Amino acid sequence: MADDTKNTDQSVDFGILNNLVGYRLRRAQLNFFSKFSEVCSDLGISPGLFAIIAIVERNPGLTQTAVAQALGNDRSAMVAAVDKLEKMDILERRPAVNDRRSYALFMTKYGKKFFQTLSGRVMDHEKNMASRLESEQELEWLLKTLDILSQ
Amino acid sequence: MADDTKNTDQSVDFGILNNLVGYRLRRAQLNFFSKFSEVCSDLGISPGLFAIIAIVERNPGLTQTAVAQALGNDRSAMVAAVDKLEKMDILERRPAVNDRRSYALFMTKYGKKFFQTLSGRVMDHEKNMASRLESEQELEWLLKTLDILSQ
DNA sequence: TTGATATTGGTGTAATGCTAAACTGTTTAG
DNA sequence: CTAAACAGTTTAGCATTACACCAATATCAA
Repeated sequence: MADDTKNTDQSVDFGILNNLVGYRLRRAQLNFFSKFSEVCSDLGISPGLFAIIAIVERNPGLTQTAVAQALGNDRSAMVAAVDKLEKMDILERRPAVNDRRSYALFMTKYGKKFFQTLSGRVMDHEKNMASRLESEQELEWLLKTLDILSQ
Repeated sequence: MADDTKNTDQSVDFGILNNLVGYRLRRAQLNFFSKFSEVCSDLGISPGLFAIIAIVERNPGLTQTAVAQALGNDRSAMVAAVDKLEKMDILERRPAVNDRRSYALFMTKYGKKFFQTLSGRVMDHEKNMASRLESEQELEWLLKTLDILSQ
């Protein structure tokens, strides 16, 4: 086997791929990403930007670097992201009180309201996906398992 | 709340993010990706290239477009990938027997041996990650759940 | 047969995300 | 005071993705 001359393409054998957690993770994540875009693209928010907003909303006053470390991003990638969010009037940079090198990030008044709309949509999307699972326990188990695989 | 002046960054509150399947999927997938790179970077194989090889190995004779469709890639992305794999003497393009537009993809003799080495490393990596789970059943359940979330 | 249409491999391009290096200004340690 | 470390920024390179486009070929209806 593995030396035929033709394949009618009716059904493709994924072989080893089907049993790889890494491959299935990628497929699932791509699906979440595209669904997220459908839900939030008109708001101009990508998953990466949403994560930044969510962190700042819960942790006002963090520096750019602190947010980057929390999310596992590179510091330099924060610049364009925060620039964009500042132009959208969602976040604002304020000079850090005791360190003139750094900025502290805060939500604007509009940003706080915007986050309510945004997180509402994201939660709807999450609940929609989670409804495919069989129980609340299964969801908890999935979250825990994904966390274990993230380290 | 949400209006402090300073954050000591001792511990960041991830808020809603911690309960989002989408976010945890992304973290887990990034971790798998980086571990995969550690294991296979010296062979010059990325996860995307590995998927192509795995498909061709199990389905010799598929056209480029068929492989792209199976993996959910864009056709145009296949060109550079197959070019690279042909230069590495892993795959080869042969003219399709009944369609002069298309090429059929086959493993080379060296490619078959290369795939054994490659898939061995990938399986080691997979087993290492899967060992964090509590049972074989849990792995099966995870694969099934990720598949459900991919559609 | 002819002619319209679809498909395949391929090219070019733009947008994105991720990394790494280097630079300025600032803080900290010795 | 000096040297090292750090924050933000810019720039570059790289891979991935998406889209429009082309030439050659295939398909199908008239």
